[in-house]
Amino acid sequence: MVRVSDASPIWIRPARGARGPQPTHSRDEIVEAAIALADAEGLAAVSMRAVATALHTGAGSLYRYLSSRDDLLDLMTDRVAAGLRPFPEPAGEPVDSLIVLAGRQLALYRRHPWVIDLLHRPTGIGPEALAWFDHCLGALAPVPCGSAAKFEALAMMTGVVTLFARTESAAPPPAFTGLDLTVYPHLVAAFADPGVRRPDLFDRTLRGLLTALLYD
Amino acid sequence: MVRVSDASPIWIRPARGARGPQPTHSRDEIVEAAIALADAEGLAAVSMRAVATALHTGAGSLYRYLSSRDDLLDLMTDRVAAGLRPFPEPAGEPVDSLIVLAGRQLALYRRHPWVIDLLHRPTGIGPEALAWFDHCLGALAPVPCGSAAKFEALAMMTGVVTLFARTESAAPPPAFTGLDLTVYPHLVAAFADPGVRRPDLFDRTLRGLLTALLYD
DNA sequence: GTAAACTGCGAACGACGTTCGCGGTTTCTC
DNA sequence: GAGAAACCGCGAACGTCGTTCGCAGTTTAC
Repeated sequence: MVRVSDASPIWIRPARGARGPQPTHSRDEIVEAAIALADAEGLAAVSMRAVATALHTGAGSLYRYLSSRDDLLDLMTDRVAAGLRPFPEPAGEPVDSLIVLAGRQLALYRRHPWVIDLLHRPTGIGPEALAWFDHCLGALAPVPCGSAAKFEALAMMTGVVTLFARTESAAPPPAFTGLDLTVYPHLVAAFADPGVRRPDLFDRTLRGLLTALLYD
Repeated sequence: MVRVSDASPIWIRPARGARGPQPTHSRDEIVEAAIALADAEGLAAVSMRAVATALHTGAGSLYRYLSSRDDLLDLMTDRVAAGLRPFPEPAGEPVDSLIVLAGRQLALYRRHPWVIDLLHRPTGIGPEALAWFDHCLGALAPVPCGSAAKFEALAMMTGVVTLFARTESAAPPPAFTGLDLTVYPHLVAAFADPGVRRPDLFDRTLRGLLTALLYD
């Protein structure tokens, strides 16, 4: 019995061998079904059995195409990253270009909120994610700082984007009923004077961050 | 059969009723064992059965003290947040104070890396986390902006700290063996010229971020 | 003294990821 | 063309997980 083994990353592993009957399904079909499930009911609903049921087959059959559920999650992440295309062309100042790119990333996370929970895994940097990263590096070409600083800036940028996306998609925390709030004087004072919320938080945050990391 | 129900958050739920024999264990004891397990073997090792075994009992017995595993994770998070005490007293510029506070938070995440994976949950803002947040708000008292901006700045600060902590604790990604790297021209060019890495990345990132959010 | 509310315990349930062996199908090699 | 090798779908099964439940025993309230 030969199944899809995990000797090498899923990206460069052949989908099937040369002999045997033509497969009923395909990796793309499985990944598409899994993404539809995640979009509709969240990441927890993406179980091997659920994906298999959506494809009218059994859970064990999926292991003809994938070596593990982690592989499936990796493929989902990269497939969704393909939705970043077409890449916006850099125009104007590099920081402005990056803010546009970050906005596109944020829009993607809004469309597929479950991706946020897959980004912090060490695995799963696929070809599409690499292409996006490469494009962002291209937008940073005019900046005269070293490559290490650019890597750090892009990593921080992606992190901030996920922070914004998470804040948006997260449910509001439950009320503090039952807690003795007098122990938190600054907190109650702040709630008494909410102040006005600046609208362009995303832009200002990224501009401050990127300027500090690239030009200081 | 009356167990610990989930009608209200775990923080204000009484640990036990008035009648019945004296319990063998306690919430604190369970949380402590769970934290020790997470420190030693990671969050995945914190199963109800494993915690129960460490306490020489059965998994089902834990539900006399907790209503779910999520409750246990909430308690672990807040218990670890108590390690932020004693709070550093604000001194000098508010931004400088915040950077000191952020550094303390980073040190905590270094001691308990698994906490990072628990922070993005909507539940689990316990009294210790609230006290820390209140103290940070106090350090921001001299800043003349509105409370909403301060909330946003603190949320971003915590987010950036988790980004740094995650980057440190994450294993390096597997090599890109087998991928056609010529498709990523900027990436290979950047790897050819790594440049020099600035040492004070944490400070500069936070300073740029906080200044943009609080004073612009 | 009796009833109510609690205790620990262990078996059990359903869901999960994954493995395995089976019979059948396709392709390669001679 | 014959046979071996590799692959296919399928369904049962394994071990682990969080959680529920009933039972027997213990403590408290009235």
